[in-house]
Amino acid sequence: MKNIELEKVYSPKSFEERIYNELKDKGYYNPDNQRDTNGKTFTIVMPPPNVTGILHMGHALNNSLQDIIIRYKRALGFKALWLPGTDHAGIATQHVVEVELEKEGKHRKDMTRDEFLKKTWSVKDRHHDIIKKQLEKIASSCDWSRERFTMDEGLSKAVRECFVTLYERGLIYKGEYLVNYCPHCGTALSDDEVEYSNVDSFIWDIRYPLEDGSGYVTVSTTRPETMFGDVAVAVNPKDERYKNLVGKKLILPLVGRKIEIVQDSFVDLEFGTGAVKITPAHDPNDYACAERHNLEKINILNPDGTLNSNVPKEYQNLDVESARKKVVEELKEKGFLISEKPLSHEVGHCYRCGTTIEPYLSKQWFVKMDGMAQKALDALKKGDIKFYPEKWESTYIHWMKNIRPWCISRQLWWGHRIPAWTCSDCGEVIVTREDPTKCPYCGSTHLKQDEDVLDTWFSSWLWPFSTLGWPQNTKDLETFFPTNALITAYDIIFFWVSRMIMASLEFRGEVPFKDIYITSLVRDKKGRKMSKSLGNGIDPIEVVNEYGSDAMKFTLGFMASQGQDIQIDMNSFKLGSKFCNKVWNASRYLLMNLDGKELQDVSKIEKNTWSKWLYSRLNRTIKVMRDSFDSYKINDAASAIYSFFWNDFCSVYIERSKLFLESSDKKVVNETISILLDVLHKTLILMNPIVPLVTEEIYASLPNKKCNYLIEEHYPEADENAIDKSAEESVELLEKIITSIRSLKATLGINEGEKTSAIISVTLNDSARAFVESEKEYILKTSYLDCLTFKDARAEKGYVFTGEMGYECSIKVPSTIDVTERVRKLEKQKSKLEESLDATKRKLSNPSFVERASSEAQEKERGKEKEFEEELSKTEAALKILREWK
RNA sequence: GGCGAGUUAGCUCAGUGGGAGAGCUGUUGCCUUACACGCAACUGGUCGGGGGUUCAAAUCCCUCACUCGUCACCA
Repeated sequence: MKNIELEKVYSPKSFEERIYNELKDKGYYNPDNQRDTNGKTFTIVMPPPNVTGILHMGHALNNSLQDIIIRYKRALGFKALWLPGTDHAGIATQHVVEVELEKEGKHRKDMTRDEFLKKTWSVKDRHHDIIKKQLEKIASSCDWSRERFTMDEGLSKAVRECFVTLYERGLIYKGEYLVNYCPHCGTALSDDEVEYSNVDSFIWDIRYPLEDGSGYVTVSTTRPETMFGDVAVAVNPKDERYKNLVGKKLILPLVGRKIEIVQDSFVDLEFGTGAVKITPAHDPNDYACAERHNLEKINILNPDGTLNSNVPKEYQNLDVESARKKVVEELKEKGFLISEKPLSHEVGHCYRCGTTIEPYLSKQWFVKMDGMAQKALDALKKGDIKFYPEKWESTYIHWMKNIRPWCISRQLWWGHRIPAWTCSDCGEVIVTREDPTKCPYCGSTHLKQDEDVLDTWFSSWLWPFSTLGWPQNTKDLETFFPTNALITAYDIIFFWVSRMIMASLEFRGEVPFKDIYITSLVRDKKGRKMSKSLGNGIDPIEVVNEYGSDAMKFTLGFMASQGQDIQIDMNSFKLGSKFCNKVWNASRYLLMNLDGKELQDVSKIEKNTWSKWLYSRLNRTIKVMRDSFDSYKINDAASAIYSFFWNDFCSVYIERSKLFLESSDKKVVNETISILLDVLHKTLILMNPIVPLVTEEIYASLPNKKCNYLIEEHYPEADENAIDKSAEESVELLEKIITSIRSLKATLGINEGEKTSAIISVTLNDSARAFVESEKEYILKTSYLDCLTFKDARAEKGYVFTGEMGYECSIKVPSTIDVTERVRKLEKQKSKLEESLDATKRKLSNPSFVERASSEAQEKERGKEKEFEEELSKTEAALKILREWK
């Protein structure tokens, strides 16, 4: 073989983009082209990022984990599809466009709907290119040929089919309800889109006079401006204070309207005055109360959040804040206000723009969810779906059991327009798969389509099958559905995961995926969620520019333990970077040592203890990695390969192999390089899912590669027969001896490189001793000794020794050397041993232990006792010698 | 307030009934011809507090404290 030169420095910039694109262009990410298949499919649909969003660390984590899993499954021979796409994100995208318009001094309302949509599509296209480039930059091996967008033609058809079917099944209806309304965005929001946060405000006590002039009732409120919509005051039926007032009427201050006093048990006796003003159109509780008591609902707000014509003239068109001030002023002036106390309470805000949410009475479209939720609960009970980690099951169950109707209409322009028409002549509502041209009831052509669009989640809840072609019965749908795994963060279990399961059960009669891997959230080093407003986000693209996508993927995989949020900063990514660098350099070293050597068939080589040990460790690692990936414990897989590659392969085997490679025996040299290359080849495949690009780049230079690209290689199988405990023990013993000598020299203040002589006595069994004695040259080299003898170590004068179970090492030192540090260390060791021995002895002499502990435990304990005693006596002997040193 | 999770080395986290672990950081010494993103040796821990179960608890149970998440409420 000839030497192969890798670049001297590991620089991901020089190959990552090239390799990613090359494999993409050659179609390796498309399952249709996959050669190594076991006939089964493995599908992941990518949670579609908002098309106008910027890729943040959460996406990077999510997509890295999906990439790792899909690459692993691909290597196992599954026909692996990772389907990418983006979400039209109704409110968010419309918001982005409106901000752009604002900069141009324009407003949405100044243009026609079509003009606005045209503009939005162009903004969408621009942003789509950005987010796609970002996903490519982090080397996502998804099949771009199948990329979808929630508003493309196929998916829009799916949405239409879904809406009409649910309508026909009686699950979609229009109703007047109190919805969460964002005055800024001008649209209703679902309950889940409202974010609560604490706001410092006041609570006001207001006096409502009795109609008969016999006094007044005091109510407490945080929203005095809504009093214009008051229709009653409620008290608890058990409340003795108000017993005799029931049935009487009150005069609403500032308005003069008469309102009733009603009894309702929802009123808390302890809170405030125990009397609550009822404003059905602007408070969910009051709404429910009004329903129970058949009270009128007076809406006092315009859609833009200002007060409407149901309030006194001087208040009309004021916004809520100003109206509140004015009401308080007037109440104070007229003597109705009793007190004003500061109060901090939770107020709902729009999750997009942060505006205070108004409960608002309006006509909206809803989906009945309880039936679907029950089926989704059953699916979990039957084991059709499984959460990783399991704890998220309870979250899922809780939400499903407390499900409410889903408000699906949004007063936006960007989105799927609701396929419902009203006939202007007969008033009938028409919901059909094709746009109607005339009214099927009266034949009129005066039809008007509903102005609203659907909630964005109404398209994404169909994602696992709409992306594969549903409602058409496509080949993809048949092949890849149901999908296998969903990998997403826990903050959208409600929004998305649960609804996808319901939709799939409703329309496909089966679950959309089996495994649900809920990833951690990424936080900053202070534990805060990364967000734009805090400015604490780390841009994944910057990470890739600085360290490379492999380094990022490895780091995230290494840190992503199940169920634990991960806290990172820019420095965290050094972990992955260092690992890649190590892999690069080890490979570079092996490839620069090929000259004149011949590649042997590894299966025919008779293995020595070292290579038995290496293959034993390798096969253990393969097993751990497979088990870990199979159960989505990616961090376990990452640490297993990290430890094997760095410690076992590089630090031990490669170091030892340097001597083998210097051998004059050509057979030894050829066999050694063959084993080195074989293990390198296997480890590159093993780690490929976590560091796909650097392994691919190195693979291209391997003289023993089997395919054109690493991505075509089959994942290694663990060979149980290669596990060799005896070889493992021998090598571990030898490594311990070397460490002991180095450590002894260090504590005596002898420089590592300073030569000295040593004596080793090994008291272990014959084969271990024979192995250690046969490794004399290696010990001399790695411990910097000039002379090594195997005999009883304690007999010699002028030697300091260290002893552990099974062996003792002594090294010769000049009498002038300072042994204080060594004495201190031994004393520490001695007291620790005494403690351990004591504990063990106590255990063994405890009658209960002897009586009840398993025989294995007792056996082990006796072994420990013997071990501790031996070590202790050696330590004491060593101390005695050192104390008599001078 | 309900539910859930967490509390292990300076930092980030593994470890689920039998001798406290990793990576990073830190200290000391090394540019030993693959790697200074390296090598070697080492420092560092009443496993949040208290109680219980057990022969044996970081690990199981109870309780308290703090942190986080989530749902609900807040007139």
